[in-house]
Amino acid sequence: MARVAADVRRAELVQAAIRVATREGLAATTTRRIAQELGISVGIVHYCFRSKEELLHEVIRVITEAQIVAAREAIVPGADLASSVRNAFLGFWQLVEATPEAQLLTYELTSWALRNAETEPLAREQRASQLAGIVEILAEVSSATGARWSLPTEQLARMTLAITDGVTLGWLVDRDTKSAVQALEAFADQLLASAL
Amino acid sequence: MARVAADVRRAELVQAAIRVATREGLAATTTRRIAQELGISVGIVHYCFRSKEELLHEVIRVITEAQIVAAREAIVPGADLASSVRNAFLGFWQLVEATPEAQLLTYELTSWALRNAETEPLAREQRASQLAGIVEILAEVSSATGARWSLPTEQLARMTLAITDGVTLGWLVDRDTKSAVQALEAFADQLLASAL
DNA sequence: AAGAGTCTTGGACGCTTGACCTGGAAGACG
DNA sequence: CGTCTTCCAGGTCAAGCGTCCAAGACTCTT
Repeated sequence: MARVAADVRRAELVQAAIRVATREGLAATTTRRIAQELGISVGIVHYCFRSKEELLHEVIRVITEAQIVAAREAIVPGADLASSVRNAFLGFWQLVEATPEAQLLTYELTSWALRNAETEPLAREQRASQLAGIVEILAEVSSATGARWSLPTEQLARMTLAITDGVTLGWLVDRDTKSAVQALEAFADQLLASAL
Repeated sequence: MARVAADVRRAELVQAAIRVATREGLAATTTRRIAQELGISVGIVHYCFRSKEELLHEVIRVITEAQIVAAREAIVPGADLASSVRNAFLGFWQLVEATPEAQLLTYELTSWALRNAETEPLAREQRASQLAGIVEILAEVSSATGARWSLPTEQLARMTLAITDGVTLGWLVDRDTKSAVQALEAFADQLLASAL
């Protein structure tokens, strides 16, 4: 196999782990399976990471960061309030529909992280940055359209995240796209009603 | 050990599995751990169930049924619309706060069920009965107070389930009770606004 | 009392898992 | 050119997993 610097290998292993976990589930994501995904030997996993757990920590960090970037890029300047909010929800929804297994993976990772005390902060951190991203979007929408929110953006962000998480989770189970979009639009309307 | 009829043992094993999975997570719920919980030998698990998977199927069914029963009992007759809706949300929230690990378990079970094709219908079925329970509650609230919903109850039920799931999931991570209740109340108000 | 049927035990099975280790190859550097 | 760090392959290890089985113990019927 090609000789690769350790920190590059680390990144490769993280991406391989994400691919495997997305495709086959977190439970099936073993060190051997990850190594096989890269066509390298299992030993490298423990050469680059102290443990499998450390690798999964890194997986959560990388996914969280990717989500923040995606959220920032979703902000489209120069539209009125209603369009901005609707576009934000629709843009989010396109991501969900395009990568359902990836969404499921984030729930699996969250569940896993919540189950032992030392990884719990990672889940907390991920949620915090999700909320921060939404707050930022809400602020940009507000400043771009000149409108103001009647509730604190932190609270609106929590509500928005609850909605997107809840709708996504439900859709992952019943795959009823029409109803999911309908629900998102209804929530978007209610969100708009809380703008002054 | 006490000699117990096979169908009684089945029920005991299901309850033991639920206790272990609630307390220690689905990944830690092994056949040995379940048997240990009852103080019996491992062989009994496969005397009563064809496989561990069949046991987990039963676990999902039992939990789903318990949730429906709990939802029906949450309906308190003889109150006005606003109180009914608020009480429903608050009643739900008390359950979440009292049994956080149990809520986490349902997410773990859903993730697990979604990951292979043959158990997927179980997740679907669970969601369907959750929705049916909420539809029923909405209908009873409506008939008890004489008010009507401006949207189809199926759609309102989906939105309600999305909200409760999303808020719960978020609270499991950050444990910010005040914000969670605040969000639920805001959603309850919006729900009330869609009543005629 | 004897037998049949039902439940239980404890261990064994084959397999997978995360972790680790040793020996050697590839490249950097003097 | 030789040395020395960095990276890789393959195998080994103990632990734990789901599953299965033979044999015993209990209970009920006859």
